[in-house]
Amino acid sequence: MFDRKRILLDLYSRLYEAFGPRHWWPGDSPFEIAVGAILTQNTAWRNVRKAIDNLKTASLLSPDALYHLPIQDLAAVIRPAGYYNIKAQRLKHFVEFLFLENGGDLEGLLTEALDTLRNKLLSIKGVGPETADSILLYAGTRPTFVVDAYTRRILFRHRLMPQEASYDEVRFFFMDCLKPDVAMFNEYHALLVHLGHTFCSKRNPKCTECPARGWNDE
DNA sequence: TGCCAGGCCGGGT
DNA sequence: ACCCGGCATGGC
Repeated sequence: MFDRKRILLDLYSRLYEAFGPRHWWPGDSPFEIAVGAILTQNTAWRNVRKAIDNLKTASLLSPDALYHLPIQDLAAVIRPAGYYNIKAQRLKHFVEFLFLENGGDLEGLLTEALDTLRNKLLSIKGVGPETADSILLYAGTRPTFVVDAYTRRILFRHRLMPQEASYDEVRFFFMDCLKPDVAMFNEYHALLVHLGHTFCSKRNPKCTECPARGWNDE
């Protein structure tokens, strides 16, 4: 019998025992976390780190500062994160949304009802489902599950989801099986990313030495 | 050297 | 409703 809930809890235990707490998300404030969520779209975190350091050094890591900064200047500062022209636009869209919606107050906004807030975030051009869920979970400590490329690859390799499953299908798979626990959702996603970085990467298609290996395989 | 990284959008079928 | 090209830097 295919007990999905038990399988997901078992995977979580294995990852936690293997890797320990990940202490996510790296960031000092909700706004920094939200900016990081946009900058890390299809981009290695080490490059995002450089861009965020540049913003901090220039005292630009606030809604007000980014709102008033010319977009060309913003693009230049975040250059190490890649896609810098697109991402400068997306950050502008995000802070314009913050002022339009709640006077530039992200933290206040993050206390609104989860589903309507998620839809509001998704309406921002440049904020898709993963970015929205990352902001909600890691900046807002709200109980939503973040799905990314690693999550899908790991679930596919362990035969838990088909490769072509949609974002919402994978998200629902987790949220339907697990209690809405912010700390656990936080840790679970971070552990999946760590597994994706180490043993379940594209460069290691056989998942050699994977701590979850032989667990739900044939 | 080429491939990959914590996506998303817009235009074409 | 899908499919695909574009976006760009830095590390291995």
